[in-house]
Amino acid sequence: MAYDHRDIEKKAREKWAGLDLYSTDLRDESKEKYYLLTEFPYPSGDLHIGHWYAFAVTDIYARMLRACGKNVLYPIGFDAFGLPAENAAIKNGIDPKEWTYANMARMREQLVSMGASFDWSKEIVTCDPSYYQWTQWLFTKIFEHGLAEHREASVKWCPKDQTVLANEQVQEGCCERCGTPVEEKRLTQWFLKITDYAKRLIAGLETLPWREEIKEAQRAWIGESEGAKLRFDLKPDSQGRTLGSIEVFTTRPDTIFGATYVVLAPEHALLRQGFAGQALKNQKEVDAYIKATSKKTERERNENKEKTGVKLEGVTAINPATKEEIPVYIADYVLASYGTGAVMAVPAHDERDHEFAKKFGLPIRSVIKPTNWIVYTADGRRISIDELSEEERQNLFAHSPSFASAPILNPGILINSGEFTGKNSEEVKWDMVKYAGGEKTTQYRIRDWLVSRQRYWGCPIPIVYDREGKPHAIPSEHLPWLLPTDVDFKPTGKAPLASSKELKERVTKIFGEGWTPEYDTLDTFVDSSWYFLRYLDHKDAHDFSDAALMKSWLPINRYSGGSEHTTMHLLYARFFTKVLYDLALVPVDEPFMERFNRGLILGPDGQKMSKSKGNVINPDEFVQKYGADAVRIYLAFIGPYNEPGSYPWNLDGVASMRKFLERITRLVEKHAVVSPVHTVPERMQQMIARASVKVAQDGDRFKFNTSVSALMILVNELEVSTTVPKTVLQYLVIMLAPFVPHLAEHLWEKLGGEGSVHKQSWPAEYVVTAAQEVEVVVQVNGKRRGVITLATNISEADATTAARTLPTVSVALGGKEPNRVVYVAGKILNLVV
RNA sequence: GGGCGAGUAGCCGAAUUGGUACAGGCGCAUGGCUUAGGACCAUGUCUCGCAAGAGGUGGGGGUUCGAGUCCCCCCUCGCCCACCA
Repeated sequence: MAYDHRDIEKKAREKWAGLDLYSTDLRDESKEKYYLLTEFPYPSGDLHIGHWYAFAVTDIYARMLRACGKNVLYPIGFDAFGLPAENAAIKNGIDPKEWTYANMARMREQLVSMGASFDWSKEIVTCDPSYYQWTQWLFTKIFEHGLAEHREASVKWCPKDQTVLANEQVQEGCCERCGTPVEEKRLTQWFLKITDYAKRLIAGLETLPWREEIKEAQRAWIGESEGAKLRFDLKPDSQGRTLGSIEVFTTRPDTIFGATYVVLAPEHALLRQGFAGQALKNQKEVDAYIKATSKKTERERNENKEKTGVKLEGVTAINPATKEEIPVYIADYVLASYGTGAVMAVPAHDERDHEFAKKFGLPIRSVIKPTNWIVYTADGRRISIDELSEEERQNLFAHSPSFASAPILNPGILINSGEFTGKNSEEVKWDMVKYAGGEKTTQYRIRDWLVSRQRYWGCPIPIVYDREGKPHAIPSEHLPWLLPTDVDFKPTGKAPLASSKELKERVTKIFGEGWTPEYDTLDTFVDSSWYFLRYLDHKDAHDFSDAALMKSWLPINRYSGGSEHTTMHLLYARFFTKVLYDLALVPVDEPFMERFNRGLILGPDGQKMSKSKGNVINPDEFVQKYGADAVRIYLAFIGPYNEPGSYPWNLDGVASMRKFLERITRLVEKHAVVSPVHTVPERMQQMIARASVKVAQDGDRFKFNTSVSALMILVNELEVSTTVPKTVLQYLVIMLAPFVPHLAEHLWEKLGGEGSVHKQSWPAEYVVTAAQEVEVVVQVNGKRRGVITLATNISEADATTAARTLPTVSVALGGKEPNRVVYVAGKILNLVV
């Protein structure tokens, strides 16, 4: 064994513990600041390979930045509230707090053992009252500014976890945590009004140099649609009493003349209010449909796309454009939570409406004629549909099933549309809105952020209710509003805090008889929406952070994390920052300058790791056998870290890195003793200079795979040299240090280096000098015909003359004169004949 | 169904702006050193060809002196969203 990694890694960590290498002085103005953030972990217990990938590789960059002279803030903490602790409590009878703190203790040790250079002096823990006091304080500020609302709405409910979920936490109709199909419930809950910020959340993306796919995913999630609100009045009943009106949202107001019925979501408010206090003629049938819908899970509602619905007998709407009386339906294909919860149905120009109309035998009226449609006539000619006569067109529609059965979705020329007939639908769209008495609006797909959770292990919502049930923010002098401990955790569908006697007594004592507490806790995503602000001033008991430090350290330079947070945490954190910016609490309105989503480590079989597939890699095995350093550098080498790709774990990968490290150790041992310090030959200066630039540049791009490759090339080059000066070896070790911090420390000592290798500067003594001569590829007509070595400053004419002396070139030219020469200095010379 | 991204050797992957396609590694092969080695060292490793050379980045077309890179069509895979009016 060339080196004993257990001994080396242990000794290195002991050495660092005595040196306090990574406590960042936030007020040091002498160096350029760099705030490098990596998503803080949930204390689940053990570090799996994903944790290693997240923390070890980002750590490499933190170390590189320090070596390059930056004042680096690289903090860590724990996102410590959450369901697993509570589930463990229910299952094993352990206190969630104990469970969480025990896990954190274990994970701290593991994080240290991977050689991560976190600044532990600034650690935050979201379940600690000193932290959640400020989560609560910020919530009260948001509440006071009207951006937190307590209101009744249809919400997603997970029957297994017995709690509501945010829209973002529902995936394919199932609970993001446990996979149980979610249900819809009508509940009064707390919402943060993220929809008020939808426009700015989209606009803000423009200013960020993020990967386009991340921005696009956020834009799609926010889902901006421009359209109109139109009012369909209901026809008064036989006694002349008004029945009100139905407001719809549409992106296609140009099709208003084709609206032949109106559809309400089964949860629509009108159905609860009733129609002038009168029962519908088929009230029973309608009620049964509403009830059946409410029983369905979201998944059931989506899976069966066969259209269902019921006509509201006795209610008639009036199309505001045609003034026609049209029927009103309820159907579950219309969602209560989008737009106004009602649509005008235009079966001729919308697929869903078309399907529904066919099933219920409703009139389908075309109001748009497509333009520039290329069709094939019976005799095989290709012509535009515009060139057909009306008769031919009708004939085509009658005989072509696709024309007859499919709605026309594109805009075109209006037909059957009163005074708008013959006009271009896109051009007169907004005039038609005016004509129909509607107004232009923008609708967003994103829903307000539901933050109430009927669970125990979370931040208590800092709200109390007065005798009338009106919510009030808990004044700051009573914060932190402590999570009670006399609580029954068992999920019953009611918030566990409701079982706390202490909490009720606390409220009575402070606010008076008749006042009641809020029993729900906050979604843990609220805790993590501002944690990066707290690192700057993690102990402050008087403020959530430090204004001066926020000014000098924000925005965060680079944020590294997982792509699963693109439309959750990342969106929430941006929203929070914008709100706090508006409240003049933070100095920036975008928190993260750069964002990098790392990829996924797959099992050796190329499949996603899972216990059931038996392809789970346990990092500890590899750490024990080959050392933390070998695992670190393998993870750096496995693939580019700047794109969310997925990389299969190569079972020989860590071993091969270990071999590389052993070769380095032998190289250092061989030359450290025999070669005294002497001048570094030009050739080696160039080797070091090239590696230094390449490793650092690729590190900046989060392409550690090619950084490692550059180090391998350097080692390969040095291995074949008979003598290697100590200076060169020291530079090599300094460049290795971010990747293999323990071994580098050991080798640094072997080389007689002073202090710690992690205090050394990145090699910058040598610069890559421009070569005097360079190899240029010679092409004839774009085909490679040879290579010549030319002075870098040679003229095109001289280069051409030189190239033509090559036999292969003169053969290829065949005696002809080139009529064009393309010369890219230092790269290529192309003779075109 | 919609959106986004990606397809380069047996495998992971290199190739800043269009400029020598396959760097680095894994695996494999041959040889050396060894009692032995799953250790170490050396050499080789896209295809055809003795060679000169020719072909080659999912398939087909195009732009260009020159295309992995840009444009159009198609195929496959991955991720996200999914009755959003």
